[in-house]
Amino acid sequence: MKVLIVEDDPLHRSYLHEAVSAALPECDTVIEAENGIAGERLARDHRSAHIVMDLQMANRNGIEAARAIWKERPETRILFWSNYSDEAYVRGVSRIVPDGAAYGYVLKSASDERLKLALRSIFVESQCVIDREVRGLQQKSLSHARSFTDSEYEVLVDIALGLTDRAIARRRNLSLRSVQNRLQHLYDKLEVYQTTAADPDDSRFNLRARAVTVAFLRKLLNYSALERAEAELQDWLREH
Amino acid sequence: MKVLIVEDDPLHRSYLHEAVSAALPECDTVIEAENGIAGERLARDHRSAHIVMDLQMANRNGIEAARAIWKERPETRILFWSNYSDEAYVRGVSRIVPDGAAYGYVLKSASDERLKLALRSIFVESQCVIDREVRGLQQKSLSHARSFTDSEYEVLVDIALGLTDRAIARRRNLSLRSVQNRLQHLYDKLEVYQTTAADPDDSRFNLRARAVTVAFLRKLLNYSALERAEAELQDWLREH
DNA sequence: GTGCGTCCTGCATGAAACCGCAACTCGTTG
DNA sequence: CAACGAGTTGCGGTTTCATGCAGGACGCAC
Repeated sequence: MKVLIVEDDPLHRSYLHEAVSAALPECDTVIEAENGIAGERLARDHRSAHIVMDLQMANRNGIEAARAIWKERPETRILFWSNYSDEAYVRGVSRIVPDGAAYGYVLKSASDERLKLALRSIFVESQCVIDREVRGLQQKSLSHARSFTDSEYEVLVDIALGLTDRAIARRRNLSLRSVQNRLQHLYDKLEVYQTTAADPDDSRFNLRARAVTVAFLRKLLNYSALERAEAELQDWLREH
Repeated sequence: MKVLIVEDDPLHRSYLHEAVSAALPECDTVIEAENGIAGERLARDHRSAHIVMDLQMANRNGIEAARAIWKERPETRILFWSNYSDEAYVRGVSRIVPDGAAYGYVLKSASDERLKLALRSIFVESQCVIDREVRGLQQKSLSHARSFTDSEYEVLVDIALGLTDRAIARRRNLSLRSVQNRLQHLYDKLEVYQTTAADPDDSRFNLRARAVTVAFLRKLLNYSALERAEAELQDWLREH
């Protein structure tokens, strides 16, 4: 068995290397990449079917890389190993997992034991292993109450990118009013209001901007999600 | 000599521990904290005058912790050890360094050698050591051209928080028009325009929101800066 | 089918935001 | 002192946002 490690922090990389060797005696080769681009290339060259991937990397993040890799070979098994359980990451990963693929999501704060178990479960047993904390988010994200529908998340991203209502309408093939409707729902769910409860007369918040801030603070959005969305936006702009 | 290490990642923490022991034979005690709060407490209890501090920590980030520590004992020497050289961090650190304090800013990507040199320079020689990459940012941030004045940065933060022009005016004791003026300057410097160069007729961007996005993408803002700004805002809101 | 809920859409209005024009205040420089 | 530049402020006009009201389309359950 060959395992590819994609991780930009050298300390974490060597820790992973050791963990992989210890957990998987059947693994004879460990390859390392220090960013998403190199990871994609190595995955292609070596046809590696077993990958441990960091999410947050400077050059090209783990979600991008995983998407590209799964596009070529959907049966690839990927264990995401991340510092954070931001909803933005969880959403990002869920969005790209191919049907029936075996994958995992383990936090870096997990114990050695947990990491090794996850490695064996995914790479040997083809089981999905999702950290319980992440799992919680996923389910909250599915359950109807208090969560965001895809369309609400979509407008959230669009206003975060700085698009006008009109531009969003064109991009998503909607009427202006529908876009504004979705924004209403978004504001409701994020619980942003123009005025404070204390003094309903002075409006303090620009809802559109405030919604983005709140989403950031709640980790519905993060830098890497923004980066991805911006890249997609630029593509769309080119096509007009 | 006693050294306090404040760092949330266990791997990095033990790496630092070793580096400190190797670089500073005169150091007899190394204390560790895994977040900003514990760090502050230990700094107070042990009166530690030598601290190595991570910036990005979940519970309370390094800038907050450093500010609190320096407030009590401005002669404390702090070496910031960070993954990133975001302008938001650099600005945040510069803002809180007491006059004449010895401090340092070293990136985690620096070599062992560089880290050890920095440790000795700051803790033994009381020299300031700033990573050259960070230094570049600092100077760009001071040089007039292409950079942001404090007042422009201030409005940037305010719109990022989602305040209305009127609210910003009240908060900063300005007229509405002045706030809008600063916003104009901000938009100019961030090079955000409503329309694309290609087709000046269709306006696509909400300048206010777009400015925030661009600032994020350029790392003028980041999560921790937002978090800090939000806390200050909440304080101000309470006082009205 | 009828009724209900959810989503899309048009029209309309008051409040913000964007921005050009112009006057006024300072501190710096010649 | 006069000239200049940078930053503030007021006025006014146009555009975009936020949001209530209401009519229509679609799917699901009874």
